[in-house]
Amino acid sequence: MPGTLGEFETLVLIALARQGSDAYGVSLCSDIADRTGRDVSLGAVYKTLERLEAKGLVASRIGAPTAERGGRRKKHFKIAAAGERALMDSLNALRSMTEGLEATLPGAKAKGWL
Amino acid sequence: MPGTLGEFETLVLIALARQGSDAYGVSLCSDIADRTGRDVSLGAVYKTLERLEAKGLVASRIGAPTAERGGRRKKHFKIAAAGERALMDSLNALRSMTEGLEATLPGAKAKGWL
DNA sequence: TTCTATATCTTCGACATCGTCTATCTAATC
DNA sequence: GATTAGATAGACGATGTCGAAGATATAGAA
Repeated sequence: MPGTLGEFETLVLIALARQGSDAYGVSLCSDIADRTGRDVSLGAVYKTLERLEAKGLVASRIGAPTAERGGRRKKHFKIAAAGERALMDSLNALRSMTEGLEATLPGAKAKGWL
Repeated sequence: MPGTLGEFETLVLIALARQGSDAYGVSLCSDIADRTGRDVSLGAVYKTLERLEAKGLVASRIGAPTAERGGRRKKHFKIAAAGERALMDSLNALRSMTEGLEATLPGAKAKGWL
């Protein structure tokens, strides 16, 4: 119960792990949307990022202004060591649970469950 | 947003998929606890089962009395078709997100992230 | 037999945390 | 100032979790 990640928190953390330290709200949002096919709202991403940071699982820094049209400076996020640990635990739990699923449920593999 | 499973709901659904139709509160609880190493409370499992059933993702039936010492009759649960679909979607999302993670983060595989 | 004790298993109620949306605010460049 | 990209706020329903209370079966005592 303490330290367990929510579904969306896990997704954000993975996106963060994949994108280097240049990740920021918008890039994370579109990455998740693209890969999962869901339509993710920016607000949801920022709120989650904010909570993740409060828990010390991610760190942020304000980026420099860019040469593009308009826009506020980006806030870059990167996964922290504690975040990597939490993500690892979460994925490991999933892996332990799904391990051997195809044996009990023959259709699992065919259905794309693993 | 509609239809997405929470972290724990996913775990319960997987346990349900693994155990046949004889699954019931206690067996699900200990299965999850054993495999993930977390200490799961029975109440949490039942509440989740209840919500999952309300959403039509699992079905239940009351079992017959057993020849064991004491106890109330078991309530058996089994994953419904809609539940299989939801679980599949959830796992697929995770898979899409983690796919290729080891390329960006070389240590991922070694760390057991996949 | 009937009553109690006891072992299981399930339901309740409350409350913290997470998920999400819509609206609003900032700060860049043109 | 107009416009555009990005970040923050606030609210509220959904989930996660616990601890305690309720129900019901068998075993054994009276």
